[in-house]
Amino acid sequence: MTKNEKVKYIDSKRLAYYDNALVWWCPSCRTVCANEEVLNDGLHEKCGNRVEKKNLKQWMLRIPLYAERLLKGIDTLDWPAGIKDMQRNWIGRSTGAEVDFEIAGLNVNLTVFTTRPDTLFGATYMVIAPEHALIDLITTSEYKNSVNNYIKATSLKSDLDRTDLAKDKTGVFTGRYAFNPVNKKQIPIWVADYVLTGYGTGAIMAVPAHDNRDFEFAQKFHLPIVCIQDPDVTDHEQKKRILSGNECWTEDGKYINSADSSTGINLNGQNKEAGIALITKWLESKNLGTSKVNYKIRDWLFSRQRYWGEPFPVIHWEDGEVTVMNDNELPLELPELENYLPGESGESPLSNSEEWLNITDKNGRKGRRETNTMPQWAGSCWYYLRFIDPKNDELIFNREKEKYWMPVDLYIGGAEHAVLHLLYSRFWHKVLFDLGIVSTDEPYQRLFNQGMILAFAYESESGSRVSGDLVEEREGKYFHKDTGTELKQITAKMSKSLKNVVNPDDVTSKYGADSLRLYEMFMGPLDVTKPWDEKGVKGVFGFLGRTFRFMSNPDNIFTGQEDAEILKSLHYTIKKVDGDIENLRFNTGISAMMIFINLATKKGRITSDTALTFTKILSPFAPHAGEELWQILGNTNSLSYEPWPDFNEEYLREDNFNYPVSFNGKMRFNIELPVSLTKDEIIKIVLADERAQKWIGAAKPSNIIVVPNRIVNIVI
RNA sequence: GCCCGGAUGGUGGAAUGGUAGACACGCAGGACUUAAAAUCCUGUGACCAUUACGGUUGUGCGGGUUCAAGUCCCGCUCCGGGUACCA
Repeated sequence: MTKNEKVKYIDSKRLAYYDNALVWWCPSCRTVCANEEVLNDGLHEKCGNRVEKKNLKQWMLRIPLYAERLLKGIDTLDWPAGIKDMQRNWIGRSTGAEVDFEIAGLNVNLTVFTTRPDTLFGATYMVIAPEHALIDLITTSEYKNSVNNYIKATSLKSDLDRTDLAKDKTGVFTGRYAFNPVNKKQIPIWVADYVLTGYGTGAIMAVPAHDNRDFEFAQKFHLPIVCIQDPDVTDHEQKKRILSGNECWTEDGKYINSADSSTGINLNGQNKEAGIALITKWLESKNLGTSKVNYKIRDWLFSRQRYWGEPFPVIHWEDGEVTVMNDNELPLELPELENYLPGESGESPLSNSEEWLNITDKNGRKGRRETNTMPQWAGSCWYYLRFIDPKNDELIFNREKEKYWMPVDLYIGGAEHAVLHLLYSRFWHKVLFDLGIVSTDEPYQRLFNQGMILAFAYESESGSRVSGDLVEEREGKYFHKDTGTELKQITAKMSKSLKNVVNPDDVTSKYGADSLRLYEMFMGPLDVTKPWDEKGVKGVFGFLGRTFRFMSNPDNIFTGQEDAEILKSLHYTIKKVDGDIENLRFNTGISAMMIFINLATKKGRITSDTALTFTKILSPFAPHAGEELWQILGNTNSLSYEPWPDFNEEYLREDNFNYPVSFNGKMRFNIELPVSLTKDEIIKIVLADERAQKWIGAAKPSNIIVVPNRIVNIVI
């Protein structure tokens, strides 16, 4: 091996490599970005502007090497199903086979990836991506012009156009044929941009009878369509259309037209599973193909043209060698700059600092530092590990501490990180695990997505949005201030253009931080998207006020024996809040506290023990009010060090249960009965009740269901 | 197109298959006040009654299972999110 070959080989095995790549470039941010950062409409996740493709030398991380591990690990996580699905889809595992097609007149094979090798008999043509490496070789001289023109036209299209025009397929013939390995038939090779260069081998076999895209293409360019699966339809006309290649059949069916005496293969009559197994075995035995797993996930573009970002400790030398700085030369720090903005050139602002940039080694060899910096994900990929031991200046963290704290028990964050931070950091963590640096295979055991808080916005009859400052409310209805037309209240994301942004500072100055906090928890379930409503803040503000006024008034607090009903309610509240905190159901916990305060207010007084206990359960929700009440109630220390109160089941025990009595499932009246009664006793008492007699009348109950401490249902 | 969620009063939302609408907002009426704000009390799904702690109906739509369905099953509709020539 030459030195260059060696470097190339080693680079091909590295997780990180430096290469020319067609990458996403955001002209507004003047930086490149990762696939994961491009939204589905071609906009940059960070700034919302359109991104374009650019060929640049960049750092890449081989996340696909971990695709299988990242996929398998998902099953072990206690994460929302939606996020798990999104990661699975992004990784995009599909199983199939790579099949070699011999190109006529050339001593070269064209390899395709297919998930359905069993449909080889239906492959009537092939398509390669315009960027395919063999395109020049394959194209015959007669077709050079049209193919070159097509390649040029495609390259001018932005990626967005390429997918936008998805409905109307384009393509040209290369003039070349390949042999279908199952029947040795010659099939034409086409170029079309509906085949993508980055997935599989960048070439496909087309089975137009059973694939919509291929069907559409074959119809447009009059390519043969051979049906090889017996369609399971009752409509005779439809069946005829499918069998004659005039309609696409994408469901499964028993094979037909799938045998060839020269190759000796016969799939006819088999089902899909058997067919795939048979053909794969045959392909492998003839050395024509292998089973293969493919992933959608691509290498992760890991450099940006920003000033703020970790610099790569890498030097590019004048002789072409690229070296990594020694450990004792680290950390590499960013230089002070006059101008921090990226230039037009596509190079990072670090290239402006001559002093920092240029370097000479002890042999006088000149070098240049890497000017790209790492993306923000670099920090978020391991911050949770550093948090374990942030002041350690010897090691990333102390191993014992890492063992104690990891994995993260509960991670609360937004769903927008599904295939960004949450995928990236899992990848880093697995690499660190393989290196023996961390002790767990996964970083975040339980993930919880909090819902987005929306705000009210206003919409006119025609559906156009009206800015919040142009709206006035009259008698519960909304009107346009200028035109006076009635508007519809809707909920929408907070945005500057809709002028519906709620500033937490304003809420805090008006109602206090406790109210803000409490309302956010009271609005509804944590994981649900819901609108901010200032009226709701008033509600919890009122609750805090009532609580504070009642508890801080010495006339309401006494020492002695607590009222039984209060005691029961207090212990019920402790139990409820306790469980609700554990399950992140803050809204119902707060509701329980409101019920307690309503009762206490009604009764007029509580013991100081009760007051102190209630203050403890209130304080995680309203820490300011909690702390202040704690001191008003006579303490000098801080409430934050108090242990969480226990509830006592004794106080929760009921002697009676108020049975709902139903007739045919319809609740008619309640009857309070001791919990100690047997079913028969209950039935006896209920039937004797005159209200029951009213509903039964002359009829005779055919069945009576008694569920202890729950319900009585009389079936007539 | 495909994959996930979701749909309950005027509003946000409660409800281990067992009393639908807890709690809160809003609204209505009342108390306090010269008045307002604040606070407190009462009522509040809809409909029919109002002689009654009265009846009917009701959890997006259509079916089903069950003594009993907002909850489970089947088939839809609409809304939100993700993803898409991935072979």
